[in-house]
Amino acid sequence: MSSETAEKPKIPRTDRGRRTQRKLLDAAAKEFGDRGFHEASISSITRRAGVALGSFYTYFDSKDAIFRALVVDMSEAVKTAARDAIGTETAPLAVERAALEGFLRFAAEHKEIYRIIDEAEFVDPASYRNHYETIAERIADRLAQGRAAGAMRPGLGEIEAWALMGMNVFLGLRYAIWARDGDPDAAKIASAANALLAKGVGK
Amino acid sequence: MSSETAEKPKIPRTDRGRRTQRKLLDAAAKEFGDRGFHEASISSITRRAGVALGSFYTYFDSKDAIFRALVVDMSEAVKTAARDAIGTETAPLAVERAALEGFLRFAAEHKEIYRIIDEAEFVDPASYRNHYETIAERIADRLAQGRAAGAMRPGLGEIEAWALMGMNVFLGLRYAIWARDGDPDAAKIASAANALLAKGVGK
DNA sequence: TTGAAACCTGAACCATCTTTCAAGTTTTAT
DNA sequence: ATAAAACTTGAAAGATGGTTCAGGTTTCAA
Repeated sequence: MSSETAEKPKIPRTDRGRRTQRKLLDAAAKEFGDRGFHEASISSITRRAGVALGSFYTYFDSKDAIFRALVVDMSEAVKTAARDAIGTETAPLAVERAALEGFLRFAAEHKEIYRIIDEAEFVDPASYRNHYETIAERIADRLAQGRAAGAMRPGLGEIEAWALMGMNVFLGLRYAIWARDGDPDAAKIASAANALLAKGVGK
Repeated sequence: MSSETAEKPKIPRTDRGRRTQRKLLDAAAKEFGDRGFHEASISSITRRAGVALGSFYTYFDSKDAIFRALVVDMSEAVKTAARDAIGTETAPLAVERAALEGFLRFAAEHKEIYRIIDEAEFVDPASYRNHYETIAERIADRLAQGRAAGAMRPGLGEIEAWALMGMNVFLGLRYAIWARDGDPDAAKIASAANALLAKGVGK
């Protein structure tokens, strides 16, 4: 809650300790994903982890602290997923298509991650902001590269990066998190978004 | 919390009652906007409203109930703002530009509304979903009109509507809610987004 | 082997609200 | 004018669940 959180490491010193801390982190991901931050309870987390209630405080200072740790972890995971999906693509538009398709698949497989990052807006605003600002910067870099490669027009900057990111996030919300029967698959969605990106809605 | 919320109207029968209910709603908008749903307290809401704690339950069944009432109100307000901003525009691309510019200005003036709707994802998921689905439908309708008017290409549908909505929402987050000194103004942002929409990023 | 450090345990503490309620006040309608 | 209905009040009941703690167990290093 407070901004001057001491943020003591609380690093386990033995293997047993590291195992327990990991069990808590994994259990917390499920618990927060299933019930959201405020509905989640420490006792339920420790129950899922198969650990006594008191042990929680050996590894985390508070409910907030474990949530923050989780957000950092998962923000990393999302970025890694996008990077991996890009793989060896080099053509600027193909890169964007691959990144979106990878993101959509990843979101569908990890709905809890999506939800936890979203809820960070309220529980840990600094991390939330940092998450999106970092991604926006990466996108802006890719746009600059696209321009340098002669595949994209000049004048693309932060505004376009945020627009593109928002597009991707909302397509993930609608087609990965809120997927319905009969929805187009990730490849189709990425194609449609890519066409929009390439030529807009004009004739 | 439960899905079968009785949802009793609790409509005031006198002027005094209507005044008090409105005071509570206004105070709640501020309180939820400032502190978020879970940090907010009923006693703080009644204190802001200048009303006794117990009076709250004359008008609302629970903390959840007043939040839900607020989300519905504000979802309406956002849509009205966009519609008003469109005004008399008729050219499809000009309509989108006006809608975004209006939304950006509205968001900057009403940061609490933005936050309350976002938090509905966790407190009142049904309303949250309904909010975005309704907006997406409107955008899809506008795209269809653009096509009919011959100003937009064929093949624009739900996917493009969600993409466009995501674009607008994230531009609002970055440039209205997280505005920084030196940021471009709403007109500039709407222009850049409109160019993206019109011709994409290609050369 | 042995002492210290690390780790584990779960009952109890405690702080924080939401919600209820019985009693008083104001408004409305007759 | 008067009684019923609507509204107001704030103390206290009730629930929840985060956090602490004193005592026990396991691991590590010498």
